[in-house]
Amino acid sequence: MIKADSAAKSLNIAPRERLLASATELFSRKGYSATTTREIVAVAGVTKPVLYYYFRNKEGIYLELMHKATNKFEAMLDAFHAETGTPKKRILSFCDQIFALILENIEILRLVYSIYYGPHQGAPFIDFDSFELKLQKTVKHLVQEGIKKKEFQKEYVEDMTWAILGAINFSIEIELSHPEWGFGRKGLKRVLNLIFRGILARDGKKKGERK
Amino acid sequence: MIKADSAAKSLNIAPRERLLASATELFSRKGYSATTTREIVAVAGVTKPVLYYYFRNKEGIYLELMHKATNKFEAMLDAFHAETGTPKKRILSFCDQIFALILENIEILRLVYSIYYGPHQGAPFIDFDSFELKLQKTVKHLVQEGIKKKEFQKEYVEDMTWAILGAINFSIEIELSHPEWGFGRKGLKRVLNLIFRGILARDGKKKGERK
DNA sequence: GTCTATATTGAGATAGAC
DNA sequence: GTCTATCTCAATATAGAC
Repeated sequence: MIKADSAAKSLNIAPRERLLASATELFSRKGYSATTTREIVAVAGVTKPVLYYYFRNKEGIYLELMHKATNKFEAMLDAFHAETGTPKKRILSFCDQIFALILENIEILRLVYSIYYGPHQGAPFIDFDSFELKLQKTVKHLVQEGIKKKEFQKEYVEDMTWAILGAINFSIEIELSHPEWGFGRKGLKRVLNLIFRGILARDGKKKGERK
Repeated sequence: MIKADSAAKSLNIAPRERLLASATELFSRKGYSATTTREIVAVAGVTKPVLYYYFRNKEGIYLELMHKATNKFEAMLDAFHAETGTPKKRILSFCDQIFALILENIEILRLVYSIYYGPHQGAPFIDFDSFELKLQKTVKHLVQEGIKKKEFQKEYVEDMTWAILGAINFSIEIELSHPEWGFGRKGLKRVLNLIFRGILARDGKKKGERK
């Protein structure tokens, strides 16, 4: 006989997982401080002591959530090494992968962004900087490769890195504030290509160039 | 005889203004929900009823704060019309003005960003979208001028607009997360110039262009 | 206008039975 | 592991004197 007396329970998922899911949704929508443990357990369809049993307290479930997410992203950054193709293609592919991963985790990312760029909301400290720096390092490395292979102009490594990171960031923010615009991966690709037309060296003529 | 028994009072500013200042600082650093009215009045060096006298409640002081800020920004956008120079210069000047205004109001902007892109934190709704759209419209207009005057490529108006807005946004975010990097107005200008090298039409040779 | 004192609600967290 | 019942404290907000 299947136990299913609440919408949240209907899928028969373990309470611990239901709590993580409801906490993610609520923290993302209302913020860390504005979300109460009462709501979390209510949405998860369990009672309070269950939350305090699996996680030590409100900070505990937040930390668990965040660590799961940051690990996923770090793993993705570490995995990006064996890619082939021209520097430009590699950058496009890299940005696309990052963006796809972000779309899959848009809820948690909304929370991360608001805490990294905004007030901490009383949430326990998490070192988002190390991730940011890793991302930056990866992009910079890809840009330097492009320079080495003469595909990019030889100067302005920093500015190129920043322009690319900026495009990623902005596309994420459109997704956060206006997902209905359908900017998405295609939008990011278009903006990156626009930036490339400035980044790419102009030694030889490029195909498709007019006049 | 001057009354000055607290650091917050020492400048002899009216309680109403002191409350607005302390609320701005606290909302920006801790977030709307995590900031308590107790803290606000404590930092301002007044007692609770003073807050409830001047502003109706916690939401009231928040709304007052926000409306003051958004009015300032709207006014700046409206004021930007009588500028001269080439489209590129006008865009650079516009972005620089925006960025300067933002630096002057970085605290309130941190709060705005976290609420616009992130969870609402239980704060009352404010229509940030109308400002975002106005900003977008202004930039798009400047881009279209550049196209009309043949200074920019004739296609990709949207992408150009987005690339420019992205650069502004990103420079703000660096200011929010890493002000010590000293990215600032110069950084924004450099990145914009990098993007321009892709936006500028390539009909004729530009001065300073090599090879 | 500004204070002291207090009402009231809701938050995080736990004791202890099952 | 999960529940009911409850503790404790801090939050928003106000009454009423000055």
